[in-house]
Amino acid sequence: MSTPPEPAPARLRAIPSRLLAGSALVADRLVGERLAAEGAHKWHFAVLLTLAEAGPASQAELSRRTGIHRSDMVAVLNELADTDCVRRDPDPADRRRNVVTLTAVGRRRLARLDALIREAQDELLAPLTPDERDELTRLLAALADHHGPAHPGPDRTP
Amino acid sequence: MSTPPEPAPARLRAIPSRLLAGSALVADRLVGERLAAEGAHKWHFAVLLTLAEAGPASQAELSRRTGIHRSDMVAVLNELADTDCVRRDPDPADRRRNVVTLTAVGRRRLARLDALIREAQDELLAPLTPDERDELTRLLAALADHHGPAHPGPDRTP
DNA sequence: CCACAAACGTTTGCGTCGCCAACGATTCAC
DNA sequence: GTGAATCGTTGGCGACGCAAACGTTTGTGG
Repeated sequence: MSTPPEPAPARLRAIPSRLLAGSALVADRLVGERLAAEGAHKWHFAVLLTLAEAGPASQAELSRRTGIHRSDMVAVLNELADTDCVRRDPDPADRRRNVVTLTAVGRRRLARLDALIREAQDELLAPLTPDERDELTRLLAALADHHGPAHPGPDRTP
Repeated sequence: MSTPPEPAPARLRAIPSRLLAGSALVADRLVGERLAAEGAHKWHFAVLLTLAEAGPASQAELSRRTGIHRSDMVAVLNELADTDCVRRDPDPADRRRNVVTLTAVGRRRLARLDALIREAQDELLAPLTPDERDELTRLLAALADHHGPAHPGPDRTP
């Protein structure tokens, strides 16, 4: 027996940055597992939801709205386009851009992924009351707001 | 102008797992930058604090208490030992183990890193009132508690 | 009108992070 | 005493977020 597996020191367990990292890890796991069961990914959901809520957009716009990096967006859209969830047409008004449009298939897929995401959030927040869940969301949103988009624009300082 | 850079959709910004991921990223950045200025690392601080609070321990014990993986702990202790922050002696009572002990140098280093960590938490939580900070910490701790150690033991299911 | 700067999509590659698998050495349990 | 388990260590993997660069296309100032 020698030493009963002492838990982590109290100080360490009260450090917000550490709590955030740990919780984020758990959260991403819960979300990841569920979406993986549908062959999907965090990013797919974010893109689909953004398209559904804010309408068609260029890849760069999607990148800014979702916080997904330009270079990662390519693969995400490839997969979404390959499964007919999304159409990617050259923008006639600006031939640098692609206009990404949500399809009917994509809308159905979004519905399914949305259900999974809600499940995951529910399991994540299981130990909290509804009020506490709202409060946590509010506080986290305040942090995210204050510290600007975690993902600064691609060209913010020329 | 065409399109004023529309922000992220509301739904997306209200998803806890996403908020957690974003905040954790910001938090780790704030901590990382400060500690890097001292040539230190997240993990160094966690180990030093754990040693200071719970006394000498084997590497495996430190691993469990800090949540740092066994295999990563090696490098951390190498660096802490190379800078005389820590002594690593073979345990005479169990020659598999190393007994890791905090030195006076280590205690001084911990004091410095601790100050930096507090600064980082302060900047992270800047937009929150003291009460809100406590509440956030409490809620996150509840999550971390409920979902067990984010890092299950090395041999939990033989 | 024309050079020059900027934005776009894409590819390639990097650094960090958490983790697993395996190994030799040692200890524990039956 | 034999087999299981633990320890420290090495090497490597996959996910994530990001930077750099390139060719293409658009805009902007002289």
